[in-house]
Amino acid sequence: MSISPDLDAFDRAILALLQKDNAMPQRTIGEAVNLSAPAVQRRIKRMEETGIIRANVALVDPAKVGHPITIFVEVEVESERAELIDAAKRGFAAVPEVQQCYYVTGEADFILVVTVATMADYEALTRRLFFANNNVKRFRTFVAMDRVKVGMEVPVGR
Amino acid sequence: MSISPDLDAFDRAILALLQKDNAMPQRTIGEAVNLSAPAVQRRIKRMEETGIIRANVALVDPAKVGHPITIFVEVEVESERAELIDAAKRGFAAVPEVQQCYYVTGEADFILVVTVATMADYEALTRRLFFANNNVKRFRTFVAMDRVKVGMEVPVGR
DNA sequence: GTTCCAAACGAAACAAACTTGCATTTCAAG
DNA sequence: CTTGAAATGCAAGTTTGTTTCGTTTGGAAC
Repeated sequence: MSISPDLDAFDRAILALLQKDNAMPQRTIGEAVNLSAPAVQRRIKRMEETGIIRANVALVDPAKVGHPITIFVEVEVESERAELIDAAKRGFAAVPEVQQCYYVTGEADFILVVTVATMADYEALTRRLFFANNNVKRFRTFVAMDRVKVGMEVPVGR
Repeated sequence: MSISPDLDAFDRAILALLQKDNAMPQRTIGEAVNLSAPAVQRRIKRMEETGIIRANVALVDPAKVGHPITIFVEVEVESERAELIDAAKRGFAAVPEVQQCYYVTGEADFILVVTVATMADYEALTRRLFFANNNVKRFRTFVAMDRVKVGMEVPVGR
């Protein structure tokens, strides 16, 4: 990846705020971190250009848009041949219900975070994604009873 | 939670856009969904008030702010007594490095997503969080080699 | 079918926020 | 002490967000 010019205390303070609320006016941010609004704006722009800020998005409550069920899936594959792994990555990533997908070490090869409306939908998904895939050896399902903490926030403290 | 007035096609279209980029001007959104800017603005405000939109945040690249390692942890507890579970939830949620925490059914009780700078940091974290906690029976670690798909996006299509 | 009401809409005026230009400051290197 | 690159703050200019207001739409009651 591109080199990341190291962040100073201002950048980190700004990032900490933006990760909680990126609708906050730059003037307000400026007051919070002791900088003028244009200075804040230039720093944000730079961090967006360098990819430190990957995106600006709205977080929606899954339950309120008809996806009350969150499920973790550990997937174990038959073969770890590179092209098969890549195919699996692309296949998982292409599914909207697969919110997150990680290729991991340990007793599983992939871990997926899935969001669905009903268990019937999940069952249908497993059929499409796992049973219909020769390279999937087995998978284990964990249904979330409580989403204790969710988000994508990364600590930036010093 | 509060009842969610069902969303129409406009709301869903707006949500789909905002989940990808909430910095997009309301005028542009309006053109995309065939609505005036004020109409878009009113719908967004309503969805924020009803909690459909939980937050507006910036997504930062963990690697570029010094947290190149993402780890999944399955935690199994000794006792599932309600107050102990609640204590565990609060304990995990309070840790900045614990980016996500779910209370789940299945062969584990909790699944955590952890982000750290080094494996030494993770080792220190396990000591604080698991070994020092009498109620943690065992835990299993999965280190992410590839963050194939990340985010909090929820499908809103119809 | 008509009336009525509530909800949502768009156009335009208005307010707030973002963005740019520019002179100044800062700070490290020479 | 001087210099130059980088960052800053102020103020003007531009874009975007927000409110107002009159109109339209879609039902429900009659």
